[in-house]
This record gives sequence, C-alpha cells and structure tokens, in this order.
Amino acid sequence: MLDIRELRRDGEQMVARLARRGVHFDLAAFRALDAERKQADMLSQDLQAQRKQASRDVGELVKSGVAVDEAKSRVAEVQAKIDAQMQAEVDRAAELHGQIEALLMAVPNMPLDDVPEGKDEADNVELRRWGQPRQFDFEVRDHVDVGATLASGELNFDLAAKLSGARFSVMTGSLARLHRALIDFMVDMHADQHGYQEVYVPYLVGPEALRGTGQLPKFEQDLFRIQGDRELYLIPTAEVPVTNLAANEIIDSAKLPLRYVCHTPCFRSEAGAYGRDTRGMIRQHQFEKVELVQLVRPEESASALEALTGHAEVILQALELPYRVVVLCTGDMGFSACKTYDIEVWIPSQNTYREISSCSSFGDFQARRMQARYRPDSGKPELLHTLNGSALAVGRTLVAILENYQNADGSVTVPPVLRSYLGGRETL
RNA sequence: GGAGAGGUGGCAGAGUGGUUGAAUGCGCACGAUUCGAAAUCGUGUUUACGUUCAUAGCGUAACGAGGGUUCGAAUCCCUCCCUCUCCGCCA
Repeated sequence: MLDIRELRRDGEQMVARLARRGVHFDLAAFRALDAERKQADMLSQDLQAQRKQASRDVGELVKSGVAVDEAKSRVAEVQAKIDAQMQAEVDRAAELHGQIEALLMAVPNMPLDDVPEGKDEADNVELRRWGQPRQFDFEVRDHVDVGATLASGELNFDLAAKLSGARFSVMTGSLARLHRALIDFMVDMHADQHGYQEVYVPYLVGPEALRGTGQLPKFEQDLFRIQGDRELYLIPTAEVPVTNLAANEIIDSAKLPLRYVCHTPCFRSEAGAYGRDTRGMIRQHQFEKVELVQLVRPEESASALEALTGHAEVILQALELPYRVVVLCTGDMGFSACKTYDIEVWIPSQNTYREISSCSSFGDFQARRMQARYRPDSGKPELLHTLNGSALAVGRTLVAILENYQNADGSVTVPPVLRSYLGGRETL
C-alpha cells in the first residue's frame, strides 16, 4: 500500500513513478476524496468530543451529590442536540476512510528508480548469464517425453487428469524421489550455507494474510478458496504465510534481519493463463517451491535483494544448469514489487531460457499493509522492508534436469550434488 | 465433539460502570550519583488517525474481533475468533 502521507505531501512525484509502470493514478480524485474525509473527520471528532464531555459532566454532577436523574436531565438538552447528527457524521467519516483504503489497496507498488522502463517482458533487461547450454548430438526430447519413458520411474499426466483434471502431474519411482531430493537439497543449502532459518507454515490462510502480501483484494481469481464456514485459501506461494509471520508485530531491532527458508506446495488457479504452457509441468495448479523470505531494515533492502538473488543462483550453479538473470521492466513487475530479478533456466527443448525463480523487493509496500514493523535503536516503530524469492521452483527445476541431463539412450544423469540424496544413484 | 477457565501496554500482572489509555513490577531510554561500573535515586516509555512547520501541543479511536445495553463500558449482554485445562477421538 502506498504511504498516504507521502501521497498528500508529494503526490505528483508518486503519480510520475506509477506512470513509469503504466499505471494512471487519479490524484485529483484522491485529493477530493481526502478533502471530504478531512472535513468529516474534523466534524465527527468534534461532535464526539462534545458528547464525551457531556458524559463527563454527568459523572461530575453525580459525584458532587446531584441525583443521577437530575444530572442526566441537566445535560440532556446538549446531548440531544449532538445525537441528532453525531452518528451520521461518524458513519460518514468511516465510510470515507473505507473508500480511501479501498482505493489505495488497489494501487500497485512504485518501481525503484533503477528499474528499466518498459511495457512487457520483451523490455526486460538481461544482466548476466551463467553456464554454457549443452550441445546435444542427438534429437533433444522435452521433459514430458523424457519423463514418460524412464526405466526407474515416470512422469504421468493422464493419471493426474483422471484424479484432478488438467494441469496436475503424477510422479513415481526415482522421479518422485528426485523431486523430493531437490526440496531437501535446496532447503539444506539455504539453511546450512546461507543463514536462513527453516520454517514450516500452514498451507491454508485467511484473507488478511493475502491482503498483507498483496494477492487480495485484486487477484482473488488466481486463488483456490476452500469450501466451509471459514474463509480460507490455499496458499499460492510460501511468501504469504511466511511474510505474514511479522504481521502486526513490532520486531526487536537486534533480531533483524530475519531470513526464512520454507518449502511448501503452491496452489494457483492461473485463471488468466489458459492456453499457455499447456504441455508438461511448467505451469501447474499445484507445484512445490522452496521460498526465501527476508525482513530487513529499510536501508538494507537493496543489498538484501542482491544477496537473495545470489542465493537462488547458487542452487542452479550447484546443479550445473545454465541460466540467465534479467531485471524485470516496470511494466512486467508484479503488483507488490518495487524491483524484481527473474532467474531463467535453459530449457533445451524450447531452445530458450524459462523463468525458474523470481526475486523481489517490496520496500515497505507489504509491511504497510500488514503493519510489520521494527523498533529502531531510537524513536518510534518503523515499517520493515520485505523481500522474497523462489530458490527454486521445484517442478521447473525437475524439468530443467530432465531436459539438460538427458542421454541418447533415454536415461537421465543425476546431477552430482544430488546423488547422496538418491542413495548414490547416478542415472535415472 | 463435550465440560470449564481465560484473552489488558515490549513482557509479567492489577483493574466488574464514571477524569482508567489504564496501578504495580520487569525491561528499555535519558539524567543524577561514580574515576568508571554495579547498586541506588529521578524523569520518561502503547498505537493508529486527525490537526499542525512540528516525531511540540490539542483532539478522536483502540483493553482479541464485531454488535448491543447505558448519559457513560476494559468492566454488563450477544455472536465470532483464539488460548489453556479435563474428557472423548485421532496421526
């Protein structure tokens, strides 16, 4: 959520920054609404103050020996006059506050100044590449074909469709084990080498948590909501429960920065993505992800984003999978982000790099929504900065391994760092 | 699922209708004392919003959430959420 004070103080500057990502913010409408709100606030608060004083007067009179009924009748006239309009004004002020809140909750974050301006993914800027795409001396098959014919396990979409329809997958045997091994490998790396605390969280969350990170109110169609009395949603990413650990908290400064690593399944309805990546397990309704989340002091968020992205890259380097890092342009960034790096892994069958991680800084945008604060060494509590990144998307990592490590005989070589997780197995 | 007890400030813990945004203790901050420190003493220390040049004053709201009763609610009533204890069930 945008800072309403900054909006009042320097609205033009914020409008200009939003315009960089193609968002038009109607400052005049906001100001008109805010002016109305201001008037309603002053009037309603003044009436409440009068009402309060009248009640106190009754108390004073009773204390000084006046009978209760007598005291009440002495102030009754004043109160009647106030009551005639107070509730209406209080309601009006609350209504206007609600309108402003709703307006601001629907506005995306402002890109940082160093984010390149652009319209869509075509305008993203490549920053670096790592590794050399392998030259194959046989016909490259995609992960669907490779996974369907492995001797030691299989990747099966028909079985999944029988159970749950399109965009789900079933894995068996060594493939299922490789999938599980990837999770352990990634979590171990971040917990043991990169200083993240492992955390386990609920996969169902309430609407407040989703508002906090920015999925609600605007993107409900991308979520799965469960049946039942309570309003609960399947998490679309561990970002939601993990970041919200700090919601409505005031974190002791000495505990910062907080770094969490969390593996969860992720559930996305992908309502707007029909027809995209329909083959294979690139885009599923359910997938596993290892997520990094950091909660940091504002001055640390820029360097934290670089470090976090590096932690995700280390996984790909260890797996010896070629990748590149791009910085998303203003028009391609997510709703809550102020800067995002995508890491894209080489997919031989598509002869291109595909997103396998997205690492973002959110500034205080999410923290303001969820009131995640810390107590500085001196002064009042301040909003934290939040960051997160996939490190990595497990299903897509599996895809990359099946494709990059495939052999002419249909087998798949196990990346050396994973072999200890597979009982020493060298090929699938 | 059944029965009972609770949810108050960073923490602990008072407070059952009237200057209580809230005693007290701990913690923390500043000051005094000291060569320095401990101990001691003093002062201060919730948050949001509004107003404002102001993180100064002043105002409004908030004691799990939302309603209600009342001139007046942390205190009384209702609903929901959560925590704890016992029983049942279960991984």
